[in-house]
Amino acid sequence: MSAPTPAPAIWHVALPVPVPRLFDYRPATGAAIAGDVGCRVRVPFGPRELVGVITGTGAPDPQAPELRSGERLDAAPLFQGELLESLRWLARYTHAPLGEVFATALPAPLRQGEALADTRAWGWRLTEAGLTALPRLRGKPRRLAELLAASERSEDALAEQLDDWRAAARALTGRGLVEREPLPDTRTPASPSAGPALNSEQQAAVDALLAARDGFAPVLLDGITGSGKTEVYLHAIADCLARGRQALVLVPEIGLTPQTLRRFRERLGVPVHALHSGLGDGERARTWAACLRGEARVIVGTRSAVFLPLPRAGLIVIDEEHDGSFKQLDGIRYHARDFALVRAKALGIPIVLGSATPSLESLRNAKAGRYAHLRLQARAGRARPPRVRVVDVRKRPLDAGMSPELFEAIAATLHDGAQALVFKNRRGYAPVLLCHDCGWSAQCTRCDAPMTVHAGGRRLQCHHCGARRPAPDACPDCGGLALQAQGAGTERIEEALTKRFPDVPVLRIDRGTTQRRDALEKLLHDFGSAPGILVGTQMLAKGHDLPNLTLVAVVGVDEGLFSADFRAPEKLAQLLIQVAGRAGRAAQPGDVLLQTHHPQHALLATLLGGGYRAFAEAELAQREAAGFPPFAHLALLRAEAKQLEATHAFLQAARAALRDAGDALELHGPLPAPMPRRAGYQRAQLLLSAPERRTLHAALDAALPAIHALPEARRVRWSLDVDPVDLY
DNA sequence: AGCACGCCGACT
DNA sequence: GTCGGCGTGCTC
Repeated sequence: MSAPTPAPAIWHVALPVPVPRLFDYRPATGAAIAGDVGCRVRVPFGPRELVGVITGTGAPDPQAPELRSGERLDAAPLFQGELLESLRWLARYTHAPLGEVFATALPAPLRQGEALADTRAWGWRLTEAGLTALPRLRGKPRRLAELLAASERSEDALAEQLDDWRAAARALTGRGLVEREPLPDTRTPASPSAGPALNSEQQAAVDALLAARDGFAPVLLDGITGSGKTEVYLHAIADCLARGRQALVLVPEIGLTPQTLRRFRERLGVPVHALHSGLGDGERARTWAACLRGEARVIVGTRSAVFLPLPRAGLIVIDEEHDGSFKQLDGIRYHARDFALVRAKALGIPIVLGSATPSLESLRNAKAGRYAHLRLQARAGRARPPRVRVVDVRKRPLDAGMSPELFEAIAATLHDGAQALVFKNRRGYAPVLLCHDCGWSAQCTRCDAPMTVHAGGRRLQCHHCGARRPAPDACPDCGGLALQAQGAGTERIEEALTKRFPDVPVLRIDRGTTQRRDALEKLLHDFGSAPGILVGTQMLAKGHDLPNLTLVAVVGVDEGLFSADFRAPEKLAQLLIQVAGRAGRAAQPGDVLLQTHHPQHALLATLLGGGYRAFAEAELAQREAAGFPPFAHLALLRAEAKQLEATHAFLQAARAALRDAGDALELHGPLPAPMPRRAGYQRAQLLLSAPERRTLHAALDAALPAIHALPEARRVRWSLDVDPVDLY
């Protein structure tokens, strides 16, 4: 005979601590009820206070000591239904503590226990006393009072009509002359404006999306640069809005430009919420709250927007789905694209993955029939694709890594009144400072990496830990004066081009010149469309229409051809296609020059002969033969410590625990990380590989409690990365 | 992760 | 004689 189940009296709480366990508390007031699940609580935890999330209720464990009590912060759950279940899934999948997953999903103010932000529209009106006092007022307060005397006004309207109105309003509020009050909800229906007519491929894609809108439907929208993927998104989103549903659009970090937002706003005719790292905490929290209340109808955001609550979800779009910035590299190492797929499935809605160069994972899923595969192969309203030419630079005299052919092509482009882009995926002046007498090179003292020469040769900088110091005048080893900057970064290329083409502007675009989000747009705007030369890194590979750009030259293709990383060929191919897509958007077709010492390389031959599709086929075959993703599933256990022995002892012990947990698992390591020393820490890693995803997760589930408990674990900083993108 | 407790070197 | 270094242990 079992005793009757006691009424739930306690909360199970997930806390943002790296302990894979829940903690129990009793409510300070009232009873613990099932409806509390998903609400935040403020609880004492050792000597401090934390904000956690209630994940369940239960009876107190008779074995446990007296429980401490916590205070519930929310009247209604922040996490419920689909989002709550999806986050539980993410915690299991990443093998991370649930409390840390919840914390990652919340904007900072909510994480710290602040109340859910107010999202009502507010207005101001003049009081009786204000009307009486109006003639005696002067300056800004007078102007504000006059505006309000005419009619009550919304804060948005005031912001347009009077600078600094808040200061005046505060002063008048203190004297009881004006009052703030919520405005009635005046949500207007969407008033979309028509875009360009769709071509038949676009129309077919839109039709397919609309036909699938009533359930989970993953769609790979595989469309070449300039084929008009965004138009397809916009039509699908407009349909979603017309049905009263919310649409979420995820874009890569550098894809969220003011132009993109403007285009969405104008075309959809509703407010579009942006969510990106440049926003303040308050704004992020307001967007989160607006999503939770179903008020935000279209959200365009980067990676972290995948955590927004979507109670009325209708569609998710992942633009540039192959982009590496969707994977978070620290903390909870989630992949926003993959998590979005999980959410779309749970929500029962379509999800569009768009790219001109789809990831091999997504292509494989499309080929296996798991995703619908829609293709856009025509450049919307455009002429021909660019002409691509491989320039063999073997034995050619190079200036800052550039060949005579490249300079000739630039000269011809400028002569035609057009612009050229020189692309080099390495910033700074030169990658290495070398002593020609003794072979010494400048190394970072805290990392196993050479320091990059910056500021025209006057400064050294480590791109891995940020260390900076002046470049020496003489070799520290032999005292010789034969120090030479080896190789060429964007700075040095800019210098050489300025010297050769003194009559046109040369603009360098990289992380060094564009710290702020809007800096890129301003620089490009000022650059205009007159003849000139752009020099840049990755940042210039996409976005930002450059209508007068007709020549793209890629310098340093070779660095990507021979990398140890198994994803390097994929990344290089995507980069070349994306960069080439920048040329020839104007009336005249563009030219692309690829400089290489390996003109016969299979990757280049395949890519040029058959395009990205052919490359992807060949590369997938290689991955299958080598047992790499998507034909195997990986996880990487990383560890770092001041002493190398500590990292090895930990990884060795972890390896033993994993070996006991599953013999279908392949274990490689402990291996030194590709950069074995970084910022003074010795780094090593253990690679786990399994042919089936479930094998990998079963082994991790079995072994992780033991790994957490290892005495060696306390002497290192360690982390687990499921589906790592970079194997370091 | 924090934060406290706890045992060994250079300072008022 | 104390202030403080970071090893190690715990958090309902």
